[in-house]
Amino acid sequence: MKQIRPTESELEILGVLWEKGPSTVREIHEILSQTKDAGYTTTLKLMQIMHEKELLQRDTSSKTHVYTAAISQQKTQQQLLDKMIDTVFGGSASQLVMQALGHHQSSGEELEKIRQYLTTIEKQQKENR
Amino acid sequence: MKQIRPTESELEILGVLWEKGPSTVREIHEILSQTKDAGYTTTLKLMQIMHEKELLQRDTSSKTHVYTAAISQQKTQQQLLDKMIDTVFGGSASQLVMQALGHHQSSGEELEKIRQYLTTIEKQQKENR
DNA sequence: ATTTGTTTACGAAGATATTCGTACAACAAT
DNA sequence: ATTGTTGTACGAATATCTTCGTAAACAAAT
Repeated sequence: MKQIRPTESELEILGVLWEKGPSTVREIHEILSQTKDAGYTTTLKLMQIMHEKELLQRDTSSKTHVYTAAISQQKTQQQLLDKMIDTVFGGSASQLVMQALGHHQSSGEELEKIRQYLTTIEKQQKENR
Repeated sequence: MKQIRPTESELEILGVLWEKGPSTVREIHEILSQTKDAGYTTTLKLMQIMHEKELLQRDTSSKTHVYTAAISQQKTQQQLLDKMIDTVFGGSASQLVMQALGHHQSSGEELEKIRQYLTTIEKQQKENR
């Protein structure tokens, strides 16, 4: 499998694209500059490089180019999770799960969803025995 | 709170130290070289730098220095998780949890632990109402 | 047509991370 | 004492990431 390793800044840009869908450099930059402090051309350059690396696709049909994430959020999540579990959580996914649940406020609704999900997994495990 | 930002290589070293406890450069290097391809002095240099950054402590009383992680696994986990949830999972911890559970084989025992943990959290939420 | 504002392209500087060669110190075995 | 082994210190090369200045293309407004 092809290992993708977006940098920190690249992840921020991907995050916006995943949430808002296809966007221009300006739109991305507007959002990023709310929490971060970088010039417009910095964002532009980053996105151009990401396009070279094939992390982003772009539509150049009009003067103002429109960028799209070229890697899925799911796949990226999985890959980063795997690495994190491996190096930081000593290989234990459930360790990570508990740490995540402990610190972040999750609504009762969300907790219920997770509980159901656990049941599904357990059922699967029994079937595959 | 002081933000700690170990690099990728630094995390690998920390990972070993967390698991095995205080270790020499050679011991770390032996383990890392199983999965990675770097010279001994590279590992040494990295650990020296980490010591300067105060990511590691070291005991220089004998010729062969012994290194210890100076930041806790817990705290590091939390910090990396927070950032990851924020940028990659659109702020949803439970999204991360389900993704983690879905792909990693967790034993029934571990799943049971998580279930209990859910109960604990739900109880806490009720009390704090 | 000229000015003004917005955009891309490009190059290069600055910052940070990674890698390793070389020198030198400590020590053990001969 | 000499030799071989193992360790640390240090500097420098390389790679990678981040930042931004400047120029050129283009369109809209005057």
